[in-house]
Amino acid sequence: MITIYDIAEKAGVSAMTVSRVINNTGRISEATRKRVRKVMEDLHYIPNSMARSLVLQKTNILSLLITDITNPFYTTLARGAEDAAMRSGYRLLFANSDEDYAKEKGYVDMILSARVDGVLFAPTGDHSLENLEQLQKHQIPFVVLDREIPGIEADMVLGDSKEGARKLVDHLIGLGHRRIAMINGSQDVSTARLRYTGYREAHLLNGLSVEDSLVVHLNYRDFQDESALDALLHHEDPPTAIFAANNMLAVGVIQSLRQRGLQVPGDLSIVCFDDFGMAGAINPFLTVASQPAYQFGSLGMQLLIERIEGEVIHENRKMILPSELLIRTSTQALKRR
Amino acid sequence: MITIYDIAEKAGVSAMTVSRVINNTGRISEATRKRVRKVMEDLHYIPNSMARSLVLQKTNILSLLITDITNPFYTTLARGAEDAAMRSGYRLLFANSDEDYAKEKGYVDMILSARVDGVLFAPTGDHSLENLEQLQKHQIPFVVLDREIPGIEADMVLGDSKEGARKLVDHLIGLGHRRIAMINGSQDVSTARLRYTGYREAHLLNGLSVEDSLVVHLNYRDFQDESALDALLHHEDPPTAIFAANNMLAVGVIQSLRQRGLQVPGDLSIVCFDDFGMAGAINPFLTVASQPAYQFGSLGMQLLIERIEGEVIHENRKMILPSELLIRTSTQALKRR
DNA sequence: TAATTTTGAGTTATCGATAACACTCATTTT
DNA sequence: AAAATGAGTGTTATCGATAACTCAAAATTA
Repeated sequence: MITIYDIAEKAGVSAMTVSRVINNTGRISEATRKRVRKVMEDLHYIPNSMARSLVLQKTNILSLLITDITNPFYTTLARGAEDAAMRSGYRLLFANSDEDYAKEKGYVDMILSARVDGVLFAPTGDHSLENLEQLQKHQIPFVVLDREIPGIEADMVLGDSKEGARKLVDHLIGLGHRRIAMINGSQDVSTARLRYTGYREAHLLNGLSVEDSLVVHLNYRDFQDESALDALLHHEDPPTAIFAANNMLAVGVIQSLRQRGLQVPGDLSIVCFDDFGMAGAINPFLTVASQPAYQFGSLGMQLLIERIEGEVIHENRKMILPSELLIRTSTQALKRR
Repeated sequence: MITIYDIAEKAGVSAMTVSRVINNTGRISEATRKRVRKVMEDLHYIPNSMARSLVLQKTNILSLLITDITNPFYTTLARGAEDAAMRSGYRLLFANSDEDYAKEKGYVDMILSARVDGVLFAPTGDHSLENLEQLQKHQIPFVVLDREIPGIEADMVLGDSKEGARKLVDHLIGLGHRRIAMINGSQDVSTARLRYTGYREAHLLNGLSVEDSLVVHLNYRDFQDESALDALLHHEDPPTAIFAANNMLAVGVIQSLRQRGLQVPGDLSIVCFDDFGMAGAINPFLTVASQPAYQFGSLGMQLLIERIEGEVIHENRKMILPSELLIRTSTQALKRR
C-alpha cells in the first residue's frame, strides 16, 4: 500500500509537504507541487481515509439506516438521501435493518464504531428508542425518518399517516363500503398507530362505528400469517374492502386473495399506503396514499447536514410531508348483494 | 469520545490490558477482566474501528456496488449479498452508481480510500474496465456481477442473457408474432449485446430473418427518448410485439404505449428480462425471463469471501445462473388482421 | 547594510488501537 | 535451593495521516 511517506521519499520531500499538496494547504512552490503530484500519479496513490479521519476526528461519512431495502418507498428515499449527501460532499453508508431490532442494534454499533458524522435513521419501531439513545449518548447527530419514537427529541421527517389513512378510508366509504377491514403493521410502530387512528376517524366522521374484529395487527414487512386474513373472510359479516397499512402488506393480501380465487376489486376493494415506484408503474393498479419518498430522504439529509455543520443549535424540527391519494383500479363502488 | 486509555485509567490498568479484554487475547486474570468490562460498560465504550483497521490492515468491510438501487433486481441481489456477508462476519458498504460511469469512478475512489477488504462489483458497462483495473492495481479482490467486462479476468456471476432472450423471443414467435421489435440497453453492456444475440438466434432458428430497423439501442436505466418508440410504431410494417431488454425499459415502453392509447397485450405483446420483486407480485402481468437475483448476491459474496480468506488461489470462476421464463398476461397470440 | 518579513519547507506529537517484546512475581521442576 | 516455567501485565513502536510549531533562506523594508 502506497503512503505519503513513499511519495515523500520518491519526491525528495517530507511527508508533510505531500500532505500539503494533497490538501492544498500551506505554501508550496509550484515546482515541488508538480513534482509531488507527478509521483502521486505514477504510484497511483490514494489517501487512506481512516488515517485521515483518525486525526481529523471527522469521517465525512453519513449513514442511512432503512428498514427494508426491497421496499420501493425506502429505495426511493435512499436515492433522495444519496443525492443530497453527494451534493454536500458527504459519502453515504447504507444499512438495512430488515425490520429487525437485533440487526438494527448491530448496525448502530457499526455506525458508532465507524465514527460516522451523522445518521439518517428510519427506526423499526418504538423499541428503537434504545438504539437512538445509544446514538445520543455518543453525541452522534441524527434525524428520525418516517416513524416517530416516543421519548426521543430530534429532528424528524414524517408522513401524515393519520390524514392519509383518513383519505383512503373516506374514499372507500364514498364508494359505499361499510365493512372495511384494516390489516395493520405492529402497534409498536407510530405510523401503524396513526393509520389506525385515521381509519377510525374516517368511520366516525361518516357516522359509522368501528368494529375491532375487522382490524388485524401484523408486521409491516411480510404477510405470512394468513390465518388473520382467513378469519376476516370467514367473518359472519365479512368486509367488502381492505385497507392495508402499507404496500408490502397489500401485496401479501392480494396474493392470498388470488390464491383463494377472489378478485380485486371484484370481490374486495383494496387500498394501501405507499406507492410501488418504477415497478408499480407497469400497471398502476392499487389505489394508494402515495408519500413523497424521495423528499423524505433529501429533506432529512438536509436537516442532518444543517445539524452537523450549522453553528446555531435550532429547536427540534418536525417536518410532516403530505401524501397524495391516487385512485386507481383496485377500488370500485360496492355492488349491492 | 471514550478510548481504551480512558478505560485503562479508570480501571487502573494499561491500555494493552484493555485491548486484550476486548479481543479476548493473551492471559488476563478473571478479576481484571471483570473490572475492565465493568468500566467499559459504565462508560459506554465502543471501539474505534478506524484505529483498529489502521494497525490490523484489515477493515472487515466489503463493498457492494450496484447500478440502480431502485431496480428490484439489484435490491434483491443486495439482500443476498448482505445476508452472505453478515453470515461471515463482514459488514457491507453499499454504493449505487446510478448507471453513471462518473459516479462509479467516485465510488471506486471511495472504496480504495476506505481500504475495504473486497468488492462485489456490478459494472455500468465496458468502460468500467478502467475502474476495475484501478481495483486490480491496488490489489483489492473483487467479483464481477451481472455484466461481463472484456479485458477483465476475475470471478464472475452472470446470467444467461443469450439463452433467456432466446426463450422470450421464441415464446413470442410461438404465439405467431413475426414482427418483433427489440428495445435494448447500450451496446456498451455485455448483457445488452448477448440479449441481442439471443433475439437474433431465436429468429434464425425459427427460419426468420432479423430486421435491424426493429432494433433500438437505448439505455438500461430510463426510457426517456420516446422518439425511438415512435419510429417503431410508425414503421411501414410495424411490430406486433416488443422485447424490452430489461424491466425498467419495459416499464417505460408500457407507459409510453399507454399514453398513446395502445393496449398491452391487445395491440402489442411485451416481454422483458428481470422480474419486479415484491412490487411486481401485486399484479403479475409482464411475461419475463426472471433471474435469480438473490443468488447473484449471495453466490457472488461467497466467491468474494473465498478469495479473501482462501489460501489457495483458484482459477477464475465464472458462474452462469439460468433464468426462468414466466409466461403471464402481457403476451398473447397474434390476431390476424 | 542591517533588520524584518515572507516563503517554503521540515520536525515532532498525536489520533486510537494492536503487535512484539519485556518484565515481574508465583509456581513448578530438578 | 537454584533454575526453569508460566501467568499476568506493562512498554514501546507502529499503522498513515495532519496540526502546531520551528527554521533556514530569500525577499523586502528601513
